[in-house]
Amino acid sequence: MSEVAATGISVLLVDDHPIVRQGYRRVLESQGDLHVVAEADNAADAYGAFKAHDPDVVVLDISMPGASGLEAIRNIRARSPRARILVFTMHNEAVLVKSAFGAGASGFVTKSSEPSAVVNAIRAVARGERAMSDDIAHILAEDSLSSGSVLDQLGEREIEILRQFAGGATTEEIATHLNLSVKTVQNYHYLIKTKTGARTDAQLVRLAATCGLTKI
Amino acid sequence: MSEVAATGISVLLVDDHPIVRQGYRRVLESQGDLHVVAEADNAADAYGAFKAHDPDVVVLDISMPGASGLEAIRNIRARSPRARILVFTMHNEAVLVKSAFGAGASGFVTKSSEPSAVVNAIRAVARGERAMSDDIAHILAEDSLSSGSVLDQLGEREIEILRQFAGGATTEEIATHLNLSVKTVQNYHYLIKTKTGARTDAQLVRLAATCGLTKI
DNA sequence: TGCAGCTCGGGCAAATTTCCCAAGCCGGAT
DNA sequence: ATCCGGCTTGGGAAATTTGCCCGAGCTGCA
Repeated sequence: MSEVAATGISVLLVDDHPIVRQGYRRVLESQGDLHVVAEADNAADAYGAFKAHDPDVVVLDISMPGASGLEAIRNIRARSPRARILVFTMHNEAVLVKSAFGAGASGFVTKSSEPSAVVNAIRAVARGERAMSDDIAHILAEDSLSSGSVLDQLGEREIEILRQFAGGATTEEIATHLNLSVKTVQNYHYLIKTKTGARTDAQLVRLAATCGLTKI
Repeated sequence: MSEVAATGISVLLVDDHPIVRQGYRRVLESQGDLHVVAEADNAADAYGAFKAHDPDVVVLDISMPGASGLEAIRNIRARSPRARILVFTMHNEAVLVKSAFGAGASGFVTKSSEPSAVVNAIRAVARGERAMSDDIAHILAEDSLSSGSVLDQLGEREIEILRQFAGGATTEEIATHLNLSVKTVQNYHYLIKTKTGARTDAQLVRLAATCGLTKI
């Protein structure tokens, strides 16, 4: 089955770019103990491939910040809790990293990492350990220093505006509700984004949701 | 306790504006059978007030589209399933109305309704019936005609773009992922909003979430 | 007293959104 | 066969919003 300790570590590659998969495959295969037993080019197929090949480690690229990558992780973990998933992506937002681990990932490595860091991470998660690249560690460390919850970075006004915004209110509506100028609300909006590190309004909304600021 | 059928209907008023509460109170009290036994000026205090006075009907103004009003409803209903809650607000989005009923509200009346419609709604929910003002009924009717799930209105591409957007991806990122021009994605974005009736990106995100398109 | 942080808003260039429109494609209806 | 309608893809132009930078008033704290 997957007790391939003697023969090495079997890997499922999930990435939407064939070229990238080729690169991965080459790097991994050159290690001797790592064997790419399957590939998938989208998150949706990931579980099928996983079930079919039962790899020791899934190396997954969530190219998009939010959804389907995380979904794939949850998908796999929900039905095969012993699955080890290493996320390998170019994104490095603390929120995303936490989400990934929260979804059940065992490791998180950025694309800017050394190949050696990647293969070590694969070996680590195969051993059941948690792994992450140095830059990710720094991001998380930085993040944990400055925040209990992300909300702690925000003032009252900011929180109120975030709540209303995430609740679906227009900038103008918020300005009216709070008796502020539209400009001020816009500035808060921007401030909140920079403070929380959200690059997108959508990320802001899910941030508010995960912090319990709004229910969905 | 709350078996006040002989003495009329006891009401808890929840609204953040004292003036508005005064107005409500005056209107309700003038009816003879309606008695305002308590008030709360925020969603958070609503449950405390409810528990303390056990009113027949809670009249609740969720001034903000999304969150804390719905939370209050769930809060009350979760611990006192026999509670009757009448939402009274200026918002009239179909999504919001459904959410309110989904959260456990018994009625939904807009601020533009006649006072008589409001008091009738209160009596109706007190009898255990469902109640809503005419405009709300129209909105919901309109909405139900055109939609099974909101997603049925959307094509594949639209759904995919909505998913990625709600997941936190930038317009440009989506364009890259799907190999489309930024312009096209922008147009889809706009189209999706008009089709779903979402006025705000945030509403779009929570729409995607409630439809199971994205997890949060 | 003085610094630091929150709140509030102006300014302005750059980017995005909002609508409206056009064209190709395809499937179903006539 | 043809036409209609809907999906997909994008251009164009006006209207808004964003991204940053700045200043001012206020409060609390050292």
